[in-house]
Amino acid sequence: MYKTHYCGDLRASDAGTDVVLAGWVHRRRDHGGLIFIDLRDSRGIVQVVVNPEDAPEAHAAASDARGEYVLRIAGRVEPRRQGTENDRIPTGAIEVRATGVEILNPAKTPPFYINEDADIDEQLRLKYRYLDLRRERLHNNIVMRHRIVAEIRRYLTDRGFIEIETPVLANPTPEGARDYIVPSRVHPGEFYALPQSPQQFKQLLMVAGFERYFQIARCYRDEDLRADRQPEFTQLDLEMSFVEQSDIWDLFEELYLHLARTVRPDLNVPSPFPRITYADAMRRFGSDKPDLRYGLELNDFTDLVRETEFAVFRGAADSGGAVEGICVPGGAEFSRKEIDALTETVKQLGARGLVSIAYTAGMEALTEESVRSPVLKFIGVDLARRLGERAGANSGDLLLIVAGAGGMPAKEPGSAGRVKPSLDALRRALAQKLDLADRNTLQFAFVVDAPLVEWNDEEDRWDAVHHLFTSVHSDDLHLLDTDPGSVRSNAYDLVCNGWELSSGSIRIHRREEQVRIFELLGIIPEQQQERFGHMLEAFEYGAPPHGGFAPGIDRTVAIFAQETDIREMIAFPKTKSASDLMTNAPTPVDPSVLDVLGLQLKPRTARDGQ
RNA sequence: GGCCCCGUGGUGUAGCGGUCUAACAUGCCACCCUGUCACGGUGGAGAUCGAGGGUUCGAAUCCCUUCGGGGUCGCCA
Repeated sequence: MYKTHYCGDLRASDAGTDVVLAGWVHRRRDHGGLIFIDLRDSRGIVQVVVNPEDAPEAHAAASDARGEYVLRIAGRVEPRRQGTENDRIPTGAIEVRATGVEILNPAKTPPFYINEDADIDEQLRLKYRYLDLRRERLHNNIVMRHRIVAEIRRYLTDRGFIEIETPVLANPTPEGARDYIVPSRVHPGEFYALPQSPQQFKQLLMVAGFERYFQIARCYRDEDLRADRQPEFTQLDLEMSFVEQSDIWDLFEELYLHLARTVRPDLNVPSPFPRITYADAMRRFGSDKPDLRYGLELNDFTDLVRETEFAVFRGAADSGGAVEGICVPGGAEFSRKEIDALTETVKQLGARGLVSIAYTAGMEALTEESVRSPVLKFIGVDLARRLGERAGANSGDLLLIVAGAGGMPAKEPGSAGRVKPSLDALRRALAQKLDLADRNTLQFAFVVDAPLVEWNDEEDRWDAVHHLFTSVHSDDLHLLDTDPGSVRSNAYDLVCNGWELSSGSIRIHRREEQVRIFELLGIIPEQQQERFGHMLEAFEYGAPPHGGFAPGIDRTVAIFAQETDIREMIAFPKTKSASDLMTNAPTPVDPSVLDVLGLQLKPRTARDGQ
């Protein structure tokens, strides 16, 4: 072994011990005579003192050392002199008096600082990811990730879950995200797809009788990326037989509370986790993953504005659209510029504009002089008062209202379908502006009773909201034929602080129910057989009732590490354009490789023309 | 695919039409320094401003294109 101890492990109790350490030069302080070296290894940092009088050769080597040089140092652990202790580091009570210093490997000056937490260009960080990972912040993140995954495995194993691997070379998913495709050499012209999730396999494991399965599974989706999305990501995939929704919620609430206690006991994690319906989440917050750390709830004003002469409001109400808004406590003081910025926020989400009404008196005493609004002359004091009353406004508050017209595609700018997303964005912008979200709180919640299907305008059909194996809420079975859009499913999410952490559902386990859903989704019998024949058949061999959940590991650890970007939790992440700046993946392959696979590339221009 | 932001010594920034023969901090190099811990002191090297084109007497600064990175909407069963 190169070393007898880890730098970061040494304590006052080790005083008097002879040690051999190996690590990197974190910092060097050369006093001409004495040289101090902060030596870093995977466990932490310790100060080494090299005195030319008691180790001239060691001193010479220490003189040559520079930042990030790899050193082996022999010496004795000694208590620091009175007054030179450093209580900012765990090893600060002691230091290592060097008797020998050996340079194991020199190092070029790194392209960025390893020893401080500065903001570095992402591009550079990704190119030299192995150096970025040396920095304390990422190092700690990766360690925390391990601790969480280890706890998950232990927790589930203790409860009788079995970890089972499923194939990475699988079949394409006909719906949902774009697949990553892998050509088959043995079957020219045929392809595997990398799994978007192990969905079908885990259900088949339930049919196989394991009852409690989990897996830390890599998943692949070829879609555009975000701060919380990578082309390959990890999920805790879990499935249980003979359970109801609340069994799964209870299991995961306990798991997440356990994780919080284990890795972040300092954070405030309110429990029990609220269970709110999808409909309530949308109505109150305009989002299916609301941040529940603050209020700023939405108010529906549509019924109040039918009589107004203000065309924007009335037009929206009359056309079956929506007029909704948020009351901002103390917001009456916002400047024109501030409101303009908020207007820009909602416009980017498809709102036509933002109507503001500032109140400088209570609703009971409201006059023309105590309402400030660009539209006051259209709506009048009376409507301003009724809107304020509905929203619970007080003197000094500001009402911000978005109107959207009905009768047009939901994703069209200015449509009623844009009102909720606009107000969701507005709500989050306001919370940030007013600093309403307590950084040290993790407010988890289950969002339940999600819709079964949603209408796809482009394809002119119903699409599954969760996935096509999701079972129907028993109260809504009668609506399946008449009003599919309002059918609830047994699907649920776990959300936290505005993040969607997990999705799951109770699955269909009977063939006839599955076929009925396939029919609703416009999958004809021939396709059912071709794509899902194995599932339908499996359901005929005694499939148990079952359901599951699949939290994103990257997002989960990001939440606990208080990072806003999952790239900070992944050792080797990809850029927004799904490339790896360190290894340069993806790359073209040699024509002979394509040849073996029976593939031929189209010229670039031909592909662009499609 | 749309919209938005960014790209200046190794790193982080400033400069936003002539005063830029590009500034500051830090890092780097050399010398001095025996108790520092973001050690200190003195001196020095180091970028033609992502790339290409254009406007102009003159461009890091304005315009266009392009590449790369990021944010966001669409998309993500």
